[in-house]
Amino acid sequence: MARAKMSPCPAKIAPQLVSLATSPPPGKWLYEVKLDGWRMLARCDQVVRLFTRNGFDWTKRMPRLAKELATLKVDSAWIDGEVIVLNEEGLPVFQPLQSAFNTGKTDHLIYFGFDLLFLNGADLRDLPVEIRREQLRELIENASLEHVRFSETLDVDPRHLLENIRRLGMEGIVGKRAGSPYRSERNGDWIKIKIHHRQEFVVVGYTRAAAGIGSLLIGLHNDAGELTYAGRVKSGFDSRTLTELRPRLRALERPVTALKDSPRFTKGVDVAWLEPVLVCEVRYAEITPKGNVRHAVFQGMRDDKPAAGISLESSTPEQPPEPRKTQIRITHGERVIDPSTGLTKRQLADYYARVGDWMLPLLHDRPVSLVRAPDGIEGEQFFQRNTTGLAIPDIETMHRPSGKPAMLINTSKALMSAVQMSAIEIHAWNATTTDLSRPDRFILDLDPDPALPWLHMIEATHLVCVVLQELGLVSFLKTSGGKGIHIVVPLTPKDDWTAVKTFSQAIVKHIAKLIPERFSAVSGPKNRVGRIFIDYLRNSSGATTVAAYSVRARPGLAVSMPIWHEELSMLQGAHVFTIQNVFRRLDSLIEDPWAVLPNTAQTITAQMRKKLGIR
DNA sequence: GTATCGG
DNA sequence: CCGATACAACGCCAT
DNA sequence: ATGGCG
Ligand SMILES: [Mn+2]
Ligand SMILES: [Mn+2]
Repeated sequence: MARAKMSPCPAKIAPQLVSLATSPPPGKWLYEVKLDGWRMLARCDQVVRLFTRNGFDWTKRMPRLAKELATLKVDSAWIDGEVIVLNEEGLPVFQPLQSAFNTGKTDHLIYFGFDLLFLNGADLRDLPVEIRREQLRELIENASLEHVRFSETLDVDPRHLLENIRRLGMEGIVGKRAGSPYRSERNGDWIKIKIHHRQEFVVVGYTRAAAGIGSLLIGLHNDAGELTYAGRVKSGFDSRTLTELRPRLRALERPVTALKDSPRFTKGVDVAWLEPVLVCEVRYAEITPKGNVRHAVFQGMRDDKPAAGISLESSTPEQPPEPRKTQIRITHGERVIDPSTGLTKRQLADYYARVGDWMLPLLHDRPVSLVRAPDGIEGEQFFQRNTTGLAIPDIETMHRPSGKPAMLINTSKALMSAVQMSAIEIHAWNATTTDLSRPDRFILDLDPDPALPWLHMIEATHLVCVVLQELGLVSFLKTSGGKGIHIVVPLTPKDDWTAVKTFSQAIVKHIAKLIPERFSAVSGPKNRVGRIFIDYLRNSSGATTVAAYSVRARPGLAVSMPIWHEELSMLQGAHVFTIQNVFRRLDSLIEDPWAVLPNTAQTITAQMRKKLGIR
């Protein structure tokens, strides 16, 4: 067995990550309750520091926890755990955790430690997880702190694990492979097993019962686009839902099933088939090999979702293939394009060649415009949105609603061609060629009076994000590369440009009314003196906003950089990432701040509009 | 930065 | 052949 | 109708 090594406590440690599993794997595993909170690593030596899973220092946001941890009887230690909020029943709840950080009221947070990486100068990471956890348990139990607890190993028979957990009302479990060391990576030694899965299904029929509706029959589209049977949902309905649903289903009845594979029912079951247009959300325990849900519970109708796109959500999204890079000859590489720094066209080309892996997925099938500067950023610049005239190698053209030919940059070759053609900035649409009339995101572009202190921008961004969050919208952030911040809200394409712009404007009006001394909802420079104009006009058809990872054609060659919400408060400005320092950041990022943006399924709902008082 | 035109 | 020259957006909003 | 804006 490995012995602990004596070594100095590292300043930072990246967390070990969990893999998703569908059932308990063979072999010996230690199981704990899956805590639905925020991962947090604590370094305790002279002072206590709390770090998020992405390595940001959040000590200041949890002073109470830091203070308690400081009373641990250790010279030094690194603890891995999860910060959560418990409700009255002692169960973890996620929503109140978010609002705790938003309001700064974090004194009631509980820190559940589950691993000990260093103790008093000894590196425990090569020791078996059982040993590390035993030491942590002793440490925490001896201290008996009010808000710091140990995440106990579950004492249950693995064969009955899932049922037991389900009975306890937990959302899932985390397993650690017995004997495994601690590694700052995702290596399969840590797994999570979710008890419940949730996703949307197409309503393809129902069974009639005394109450009108006995159960819903649901289906999914397979890879070939065919609608296949996915089982019956018998529980989770309240009487109001049933009353509302009955006439809707009645109106959609059809004599034969729309399913490719019609299931057989035992005699006496009265089945009514439906046009496959309604979508409902269902929680379920598992999907059988035949593709039927088990323990399905109705969660509600999803009237905002079109039935056509509903298929099984994969637990392991497939990896995109390596982009093949074709070389484009860059001429005049020695030419200085930014006299303020001496940066050359070669350095710009190197940047775009290297950032392509991050940038190109976000540009895929999205019409773009270019800011070109043949004589450098101090020379004359022009904006190009069409491909009229000369072709740029590998840049595809496609016809937009107006009939004009728009440009697409889908490959590294196309990107490098643009650079050779003296492009510096790349701006993108808020829709893709899949449907150019339905935006797949909207952007709130925070434009400050240039004289405003940066702190105002941080506070403003945070406030807008809280408003979005309260509406139920997930947002993503990037620096503009100039003075402001861009807030990106991904959408499942549904509403048209007018509807999305009107909605984004309603958000801006709401905020400007809330805090008129900080925000303006009206464009024009004199409307934002001393304030921030939240520019919703980027959400018109044909409008573009500078793309993530685009360089800006201004002194310093700053880059528009995706950031985490959690690093906003420590950000020093919107221009701090430049082509000179950007890879120090990207290479050291544990995870892409926008990793889940493409998987974010959300639409503007009637409820959101109601909250904003429109339509 | 490139394509085309006229001297 | 080579140097000169043309060309590379456009819609929305405030006033 | 015009100018600013991105
Ligand atoms: Mn801006
Ligand atoms: Mn703007």
